[in-house]
Amino acid sequence: MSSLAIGQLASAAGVGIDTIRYYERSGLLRPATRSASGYRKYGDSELDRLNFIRRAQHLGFSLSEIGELLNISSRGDIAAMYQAAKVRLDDIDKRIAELHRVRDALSKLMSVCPREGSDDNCPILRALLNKEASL
Amino acid sequence: MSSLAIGQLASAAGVGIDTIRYYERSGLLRPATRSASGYRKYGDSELDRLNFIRRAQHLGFSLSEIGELLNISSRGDIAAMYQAAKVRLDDIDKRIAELHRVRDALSKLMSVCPREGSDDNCPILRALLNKEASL
DNA sequence: CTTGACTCTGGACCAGAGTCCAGGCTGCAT
DNA sequence: ATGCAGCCTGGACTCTGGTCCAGAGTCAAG
Repeated sequence: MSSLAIGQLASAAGVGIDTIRYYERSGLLRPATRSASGYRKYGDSELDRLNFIRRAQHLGFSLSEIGELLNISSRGDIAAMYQAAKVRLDDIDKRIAELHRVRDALSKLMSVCPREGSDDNCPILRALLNKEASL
Repeated sequence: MSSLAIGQLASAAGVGIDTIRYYERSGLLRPATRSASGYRKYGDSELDRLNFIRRAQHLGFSLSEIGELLNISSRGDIAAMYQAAKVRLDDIDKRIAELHRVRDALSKLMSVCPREGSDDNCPILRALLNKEASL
């Protein structure tokens, strides 16, 4: 049963010390047990929890969503887990669609840009200046 | 030659009054001319400028990039305009690719989730808990 | 002339996810 | 026993794009 100081936990999890304290403050990690002198002491379960948090962040969950996820996980509530994933997925799809919309608009403007000449010939500029532009 | 008060300009441009003052503070709009009593007075060029800003925002440019864009535009520098658009486009492409990566990972996990049963059967949970997970 | 809508200023505040700091203790090695 | 690395706390600060506020002055209609 390893006992880790905050700095050891931090480097094991690949996060900063301040990040761990921040997670504790914001309720993602339960208050650590303390040594006689007040130092935080951690075990492997906190490392697991930090890894959970890191992985969930990579999947695009916000910290408050991750708080929910951790509750769901501790209840073993698979239906709720699936539902949370679905909400996240739908949001990702929306963001992708929006980025595609923007990407296409920009790319269309660029494809007809002569890249030299007077500003009247630059469709990008025209689109930004012109009320009739199809943005 | 219409002369607009800040509230009129704001509603004409579809932004808030505070937004206009904020843009002035941050250098996107030049300090407005003032009436005898100190009220800001605007003409059509400021409306154009605000519209430019709004459209550029829709294309995903940040306000500081838009500041650059406005300079470029006033120089009529088409090559620079194209280059700025390209930088933006590349960034959008990166973000889309990253979102796709996340989307696919999440969607794959969901597709094999039984949506009921014990937590051992939930691939989403397993991926978050498991060191060997392919995230 | 009064009322209500508008505008002025400087500054505080919001979310999100941390990051950094000062001033003071602790723990370990030499 | 001394020095240095590590830890403690509370609070301030970062970035972006605004939003809101109080207290005071202004403008136009009735």
